[in-house]
Amino acid sequence: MGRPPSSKPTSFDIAYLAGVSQPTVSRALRGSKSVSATTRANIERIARELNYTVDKNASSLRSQRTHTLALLFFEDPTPDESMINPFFLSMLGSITRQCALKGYDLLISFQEMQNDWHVTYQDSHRSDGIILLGYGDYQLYRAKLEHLVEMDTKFVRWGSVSEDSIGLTVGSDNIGAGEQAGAHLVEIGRRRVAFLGDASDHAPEFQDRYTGLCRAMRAAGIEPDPALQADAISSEESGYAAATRLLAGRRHFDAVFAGSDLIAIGAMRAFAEAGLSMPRDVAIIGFDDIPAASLTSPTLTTVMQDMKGAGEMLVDALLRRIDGRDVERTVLPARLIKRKSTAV
Amino acid sequence: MGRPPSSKPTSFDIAYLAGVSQPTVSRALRGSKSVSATTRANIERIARELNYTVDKNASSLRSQRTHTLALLFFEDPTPDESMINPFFLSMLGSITRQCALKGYDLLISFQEMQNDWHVTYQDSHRSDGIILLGYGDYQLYRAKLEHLVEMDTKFVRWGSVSEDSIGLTVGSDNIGAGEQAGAHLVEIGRRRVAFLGDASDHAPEFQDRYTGLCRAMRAAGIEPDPALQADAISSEESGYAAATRLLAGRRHFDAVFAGSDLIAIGAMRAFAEAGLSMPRDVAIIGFDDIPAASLTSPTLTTVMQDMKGAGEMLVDALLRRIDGRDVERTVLPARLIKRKSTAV
DNA sequence: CGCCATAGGGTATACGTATACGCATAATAT
DNA sequence: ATATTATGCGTATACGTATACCCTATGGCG
Repeated sequence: MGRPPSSKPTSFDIAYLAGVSQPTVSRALRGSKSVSATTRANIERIARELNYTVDKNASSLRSQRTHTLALLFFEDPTPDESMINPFFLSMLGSITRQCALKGYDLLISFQEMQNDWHVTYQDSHRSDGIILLGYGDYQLYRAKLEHLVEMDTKFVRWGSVSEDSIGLTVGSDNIGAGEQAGAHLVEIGRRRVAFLGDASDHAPEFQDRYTGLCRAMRAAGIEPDPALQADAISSEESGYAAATRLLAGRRHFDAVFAGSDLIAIGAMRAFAEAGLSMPRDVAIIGFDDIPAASLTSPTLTTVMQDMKGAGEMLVDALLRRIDGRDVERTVLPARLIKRKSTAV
Repeated sequence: MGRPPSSKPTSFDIAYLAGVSQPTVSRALRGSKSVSATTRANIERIARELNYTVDKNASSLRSQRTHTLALLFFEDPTPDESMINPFFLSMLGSITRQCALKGYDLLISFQEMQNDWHVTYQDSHRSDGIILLGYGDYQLYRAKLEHLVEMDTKFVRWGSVSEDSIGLTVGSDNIGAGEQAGAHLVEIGRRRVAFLGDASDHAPEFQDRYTGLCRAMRAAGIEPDPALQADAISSEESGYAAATRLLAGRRHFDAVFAGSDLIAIGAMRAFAEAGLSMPRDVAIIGFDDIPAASLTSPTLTTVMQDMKGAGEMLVDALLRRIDGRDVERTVLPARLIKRKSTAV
């Protein structure tokens, strides 16, 4: 029963030194209760002395569990290679930390929409589950998600929770946040509020934010003007373009609610160039509270999402899903951060 | 020789259907030349039809190669959990893309300085090599790096290349960049240039930038005043604090070169509060060209590093190192981006 | 005092792939 | 025609762990 220790220690080496069999070492280190306290302590001591680590590949191969999650970013089809949406980057921090806390490794990848994620990450046993992040065209996304469900791939998605979600979704209370933004604008006396962002079912999150805005306005007795909505994806250029179109429309507006901070920043540039004063001529609210939001002039009122909670929820929900426990969709609160762009 | 196909296809299933042995399948799919073209084509076709993927764990276990790299961030000991240095985040993009290009997966983790990386990532066969990112106290770092070298852990590090580097280092030409910054400030007529950033050997990159600055000033016949250097780590708060100390020093200065954009942004806040006009009273240059640098008022002149090249070099150098080929240290060019904060 | 339950741990084996080795057959050389 | 070398592929096995199953000793119980 045994062979002498060699270079990189294996469970056999530990077993040899502890005078037990290899399976006992495995059991001891994995916390099985069918090993005596003294034996376990001895094994743990030896393992520590030898700097022994369980071989991840062997362990995963045998147990069919990788203890690894895959994080997939989907980017808007921007030709600019380097830019990542700062909002998702800030989520990265909490996701990695939560993974570490739960003893999971994290694989990360940027994906094109067309690739076969389940094949790459689940079938090849690279990860136990997938976290999907990214604003993108939801209608393009949709078929992929259905495929994932069909393949019984374990995944969570960050997005709009209120829609008829496919798979497991975690997201902010976009409607409620939109209401807060709308109420604030009404409160400071604005009645002609524009919305910058795609409000169709291609972008359910923006749609929800717009819905919240409209709801708040109607609650104040104001009927939102559909002509004051301009499509935009979440980028500065797109925000600039949308604001420019809005200005060209020559329809009066005194406030703007942007689907994201990037859009808001682009719009502010357009307004500044048009000689508009903010917030006097036009008040602005963004969404995401990216670091840049406190650097614009005027500083940008925006909606802060619970990033820490988001990362934790995404990871926890996915792990529960992997364990076969049932998981309900989760909505996280969002909070309006008032800055100079709405200070009258 | 064979057994009928089952649920998730293995190389045995492919072999059965192709009428060959399992090893032949392995050889065919890995591109061994000792398998005929027709056999290979047949095997590839069947594999595609069955959506077969090589099991990562089994493959790694047998070959002792994971085709995975680990990316470790080291953070300054900031109690603020969520903030990641935006500069390193922007490098993330090019690293992931380069990894994907080379057929490597990427594990990501935020690390505390004290943990045993080599044990976690190399000895447990999670990855073939490690990429280290992070400004941090180099002297604390040092012992760890030496340990890694001793353990023959494969790693690359982003940092100052000019110091007596431990292990394999890739970095920007910090001295050259500092010279560019200094020359530009001299050119616009500034003679009393302060430096914000730790200039000791605890922060070799900042030290190099300062060295470059001094070199440029001396080249213009100006002797830099050591009293105009104030320590700071790369954060906005630290920059604010350093600028405040500088002001309290009551020693005249007409320009500031900050070790990083975050420091510069913090300093600008301090100067604005002190009623100084920028760039009239004080010109400012940052480092990194983070997205926020074009949003400050005035917009920030800064040094842009070659992020795309950086990611590629880090990955390529590490892969060469893993393959046992010898690698020379690499210095990447950096370029001064002139904006309003130095426009006179 | 015999019986059974339980604790503790050993034996055997599976996970799916990659590679050393050997053995045919075919191609080439002598 | 025989020796020689490729070519193409099968056989056997190793990678290091986890788990199903089995066995022994001990103690409790009637």
